[in-house]
Amino acid sequence: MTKPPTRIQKRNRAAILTAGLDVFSQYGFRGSTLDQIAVAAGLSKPNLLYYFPSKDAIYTALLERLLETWLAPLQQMNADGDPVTEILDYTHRKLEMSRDYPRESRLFANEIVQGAPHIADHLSGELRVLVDEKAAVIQGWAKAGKIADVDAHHLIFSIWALTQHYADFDVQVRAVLNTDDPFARAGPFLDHAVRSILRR
Amino acid sequence: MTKPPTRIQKRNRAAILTAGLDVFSQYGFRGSTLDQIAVAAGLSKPNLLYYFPSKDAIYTALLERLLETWLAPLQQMNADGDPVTEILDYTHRKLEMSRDYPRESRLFANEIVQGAPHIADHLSGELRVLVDEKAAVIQGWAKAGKIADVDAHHLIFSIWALTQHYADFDVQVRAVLNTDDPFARAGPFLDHAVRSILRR
DNA sequence: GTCTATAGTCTGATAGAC
DNA sequence: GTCTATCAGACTATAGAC
Repeated sequence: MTKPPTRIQKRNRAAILTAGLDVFSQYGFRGSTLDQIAVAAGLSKPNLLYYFPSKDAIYTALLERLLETWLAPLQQMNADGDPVTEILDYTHRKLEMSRDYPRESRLFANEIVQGAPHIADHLSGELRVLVDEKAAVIQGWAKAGKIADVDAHHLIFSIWALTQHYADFDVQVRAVLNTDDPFARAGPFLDHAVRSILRR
Repeated sequence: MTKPPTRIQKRNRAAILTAGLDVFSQYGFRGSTLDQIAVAAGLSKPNLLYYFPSKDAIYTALLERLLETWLAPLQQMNADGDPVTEILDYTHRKLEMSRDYPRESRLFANEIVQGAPHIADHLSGELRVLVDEKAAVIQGWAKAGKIADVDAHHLIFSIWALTQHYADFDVQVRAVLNTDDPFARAGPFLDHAVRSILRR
């Protein structure tokens, strides 16, 4: 029988998660310190650990919460819709997430580049199930001749790669382009790219 | 007047750099420890610091050395060659690097995702100059009608994203595919993808 | 060149007053 | 619920013997 959280508890837990997202997404799990998170959350270090039992708990809570947000765009892909439209809309949703939630993208990028020690189970579990399901849908479209005969899994990988690149490698993109809005031209380019890949 | 390195110096410096690549590519700069690197190199920690003055020096030496390796595939792109062939060959070279040098790819990925604190200058310097040069070549091909009228910079980004994804997000790709050789199908898919994007 | 020992600092986490 | 004080361990780096 856990008591319902008070307003102050809600506020502080939210502040910690926001601060954790800021710090962990920039420095990775091991590169981040409780001190940094505490300062960012406006709390003392012991007070931080009053709300979460450990550094790992904050990080895990963040990842778990983000996982559903991260899978949502793919879940929305509708098997009964128009194939090209569905895949393009998915691409657009993913690019929007890179633009609007770059910290979340980098949090996952850090985690996965370093071998996904905290979410390996989720990758071969929920993620794999979802991807297999949607890949089957895409494969069906391909077999029916509605789109080009592409490998559905690698098509999904390519959409991840193309869209997340703009969040995860943001500093590189900006350094090369010297622009303050890389997404302005990324959108039309990705639209052309995905359309081309799907064309029969 | 620095003396030439002895055989033992060469061997140990090389061992340290290899060990550093192993460790830094897996845990990032802050997540790695001198202990890990020393063990991997078969040296004691103080002995490690006899060859390199600091942890930072090992890391920086690795990045500097890798930068040229990393730029080479793009440098090879020949303005006088056949456009589609040149761009496809570049894609193949980049995919080969992801397959044969995944640690190097992840070392850069870690560095850039975390804001490129050690190589920011190189990104807006050498890298930017090279990309601008090659983008101009591609833009020329597009204007001449030899390939589709794509944004050359974003085409280059997309080739980076598509190929590096298989090295940097290797665990995710393997978790979803449950295969021991993701590159087998990645090659043909990327070939189709890039060909399609370039088709007029 | 390589080692043991250790200095000095940082970090995650806890104890206990208020 | 929040704080000060602090512990134990890990970390980078150095000193000095061999």
